[in-house]
Amino acid sequence: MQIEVISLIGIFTMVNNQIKLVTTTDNLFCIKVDNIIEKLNEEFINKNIKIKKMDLSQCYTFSEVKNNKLIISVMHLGFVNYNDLDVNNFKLLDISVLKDTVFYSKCIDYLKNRLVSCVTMKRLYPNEFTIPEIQKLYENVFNIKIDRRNFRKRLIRQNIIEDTGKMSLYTNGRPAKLYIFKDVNQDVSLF
Amino acid sequence: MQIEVISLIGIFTMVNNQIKLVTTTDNLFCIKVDNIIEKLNEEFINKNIKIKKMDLSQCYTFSEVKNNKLIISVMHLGFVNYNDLDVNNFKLLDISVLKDTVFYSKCIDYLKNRLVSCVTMKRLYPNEFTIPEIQKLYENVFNIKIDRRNFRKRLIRQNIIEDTGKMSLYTNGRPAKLYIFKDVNQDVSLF
DNA sequence: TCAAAAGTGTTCCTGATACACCCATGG
DNA sequence: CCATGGGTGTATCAGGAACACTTTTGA
Repeated sequence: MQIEVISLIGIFTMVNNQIKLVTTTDNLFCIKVDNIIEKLNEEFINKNIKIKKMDLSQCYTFSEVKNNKLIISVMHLGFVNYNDLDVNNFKLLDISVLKDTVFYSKCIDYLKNRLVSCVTMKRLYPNEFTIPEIQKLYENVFNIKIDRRNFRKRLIRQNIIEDTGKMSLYTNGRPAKLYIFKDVNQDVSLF
Repeated sequence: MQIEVISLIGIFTMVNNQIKLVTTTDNLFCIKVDNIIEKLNEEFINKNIKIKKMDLSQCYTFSEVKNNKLIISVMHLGFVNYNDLDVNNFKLLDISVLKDTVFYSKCIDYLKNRLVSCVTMKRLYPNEFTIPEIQKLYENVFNIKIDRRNFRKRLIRQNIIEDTGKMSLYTNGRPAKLYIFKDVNQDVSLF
């Protein structure tokens, strides 16, 4: 049977507290593999996404037979900051576009694992954010309800966010304090 | 460049509280891939290891160029109970034989993750065991010291082991109680 | 009778959970 | 002035860590 190896790259970003898939088609990026996969991926990122500090994590390798051809797909996923992205070049799609693919559950696992990492979060929120913002993000991704006061306490106790003294604007109720993520050496789980 | 896809299978077992790699060579099992990988793996297990209930976990996919050929290796790992194994057919090697390979660190991660799962442990210890045995296993794998009394308390609190009323024989000091793992529906982390 | 290894119980402390209450904004 | 959402503080409880003491064996 003829074999084809493909590298799949999924890149996620955050816009308005919504996780989006960065793509040009309606799916992950696909690269025909004819060399070391990590090398091809790096070249692809440099050429098409033009972003430094893009660390991809290998998530899963799928194999399927299609048209009498064996297709091996190695999937890598990563995060970018929205502001580093040349938005005109890409579509930003809801992850639900992957819902009917075999990739979906692995992507969700990846998001759940990575969104609690303070390194990832600092990349997604390089500037000011409010604690309720982060809380809502987690409530969406994990599909749970979290107590506002306990969430705040836990986040602050980790000692990785810093009060800027500023307040959020244009809110419904009371404005929220604006925080920024500190620079950290080691990764800390926020949740 | 010519491409070759290989399925690597690593099978671990426990003999005398020592984790061993089950193999016929001095390395993981290697299968040339010409079909769906999961299917090939299952066939291989049925034919060569002859063990039911062998669930392999996909751990990593390596790519390398060798003799001007691109080699993609998809690694799956799993556990078997020593008594289910026809020992004459296999070598049982220390994991350190993999120390100089790229597979090693992924194998160690796998062991660390799986040895705290009560489902895995019930497979490795289907019969009687003592709590100090399990403790020593963990101390070796994680390379840490654990307080005997706290370890016991935690293990018992999980409610997944059962006192058999029997005692261990031929010990140095005081004999240890013999326990068995209960049948459990959901997986519980023992540590 | 002593060393070695197991088993039992206690204390202390941190972190998770569940709340009641107050504050700042827009309408 | 009130609804909405954000911020502060307190009480309670479970689980982890540290540790003193006792028990059972073999030598």
